[in-house]
Amino acid sequence: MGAGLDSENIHSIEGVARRRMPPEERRKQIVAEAVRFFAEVGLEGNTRQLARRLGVTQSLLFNYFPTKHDLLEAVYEKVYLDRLSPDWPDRLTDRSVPLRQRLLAFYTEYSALIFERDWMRIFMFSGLAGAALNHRYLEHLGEVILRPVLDETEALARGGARPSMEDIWNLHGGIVYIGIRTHIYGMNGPEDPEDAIAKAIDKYLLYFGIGPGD
Amino acid sequence: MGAGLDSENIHSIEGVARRRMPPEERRKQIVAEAVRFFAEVGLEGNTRQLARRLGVTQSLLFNYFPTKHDLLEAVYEKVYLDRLSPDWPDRLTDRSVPLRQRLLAFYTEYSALIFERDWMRIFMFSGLAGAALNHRYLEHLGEVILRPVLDETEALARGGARPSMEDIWNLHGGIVYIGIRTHIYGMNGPEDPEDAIAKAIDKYLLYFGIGPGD
DNA sequence: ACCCTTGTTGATCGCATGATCTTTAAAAAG
DNA sequence: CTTTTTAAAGATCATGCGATCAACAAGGGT
Repeated sequence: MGAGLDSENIHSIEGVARRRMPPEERRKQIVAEAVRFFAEVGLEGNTRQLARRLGVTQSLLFNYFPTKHDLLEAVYEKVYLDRLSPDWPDRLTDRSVPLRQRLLAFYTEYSALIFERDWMRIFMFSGLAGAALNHRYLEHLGEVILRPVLDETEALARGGARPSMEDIWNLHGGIVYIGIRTHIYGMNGPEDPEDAIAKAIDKYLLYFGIGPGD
Repeated sequence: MGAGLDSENIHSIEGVARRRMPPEERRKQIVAEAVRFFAEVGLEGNTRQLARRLGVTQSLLFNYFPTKHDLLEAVYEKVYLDRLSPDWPDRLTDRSVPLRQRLLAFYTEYSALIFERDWMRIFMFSGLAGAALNHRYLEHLGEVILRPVLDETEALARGGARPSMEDIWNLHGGIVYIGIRTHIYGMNGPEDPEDAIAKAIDKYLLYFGIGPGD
């Protein structure tokens, strides 16, 4: 409105992190804040608002990222990368440990990583937007985690029920849905998530006749 | 770009549904297309594109809805309303029928309603946007469906495990996740969804020692 | 055949947004 | 202290968006 004084051009409210940072550092700072920002308002959040949060002018963002799309790519990368620990496949297939214990360990660690507002929301936003990374992540998850879980279950399953990939997705979905409920739908989660996860795993194992020590 | 000829002002490509419809009919037509449109591109889809799909000028939309927000409200209403059949609570608590059969009937019907691209995506978009309706829907679902399921399970549960609300959410989440996987993440769903649902229910019942005929 | 109601158009406004470019000044180099 | 480099600011452009409003014309009533 007024006489050429857009609020985003006024400097940061707090006296934090003024000017002339080393490029690498500034770049990281921008991406970090962008993750939080886009997780909150969606991928269509505007660059001026993001800049204001950083205490920086909007044009500076384009100094580090040629387009908004490039910034979003950096956000995806930061969010998706290293979310799947490379040693999980090995630990999930280590048959010296009971399967129940392996699953418990995995989902406890994994849920600690993904039951996080920023991750959960950006994953959903990018999924809805049809981001390729999203699809790739799930394919990867299927191959590296869920498929091994299926194999391990098959090796131990007793009785008539034979596990299929769909059973693993059901186990996985039931657990992940806890995060969706709380961070996407904004509902109250379970009082004890660990306990909820343990029960989900026990239900799964019981159905295939696998005991706690198997 | 050229000389004042915005493409959305050109009339419909197909010769369908030209002009001067009865207001009620037109309104319904707009809402119906808006559901499809916003489900596809997100709630921030623009009115010009929507109008073009309808073969109508953009300004006409504002003749039926004062603001875009009002149009979105109408979309929510159309999508959310009557999604929860009022006779489900009764049928779920009809103890002359085995619980397994009741759950199977419910989730078969319910999944037919919600495993639908438009619904699934708009629900997710509005959830991320923090829409009040979304929250209300889930509260309602909890009270009217999940709570009764908990009660019915409690009445039949044998053995040590006592069901809690979290168990019902786990059952529900595992099933709903099928729809999320397919329609939000764009993955391949189960070959036989009914079978997947049945197995999820059986896992649930087995855990609480409830047989197929109980 | 004429009029009158009103559904629909076409043009336009004000504003927000992504992006560009010149200018300023902080910090390093000499 | 002076010069040089370049991170950052400030101004601005082009476009796209929601929204408004006067003008037009389809269709029913008489």
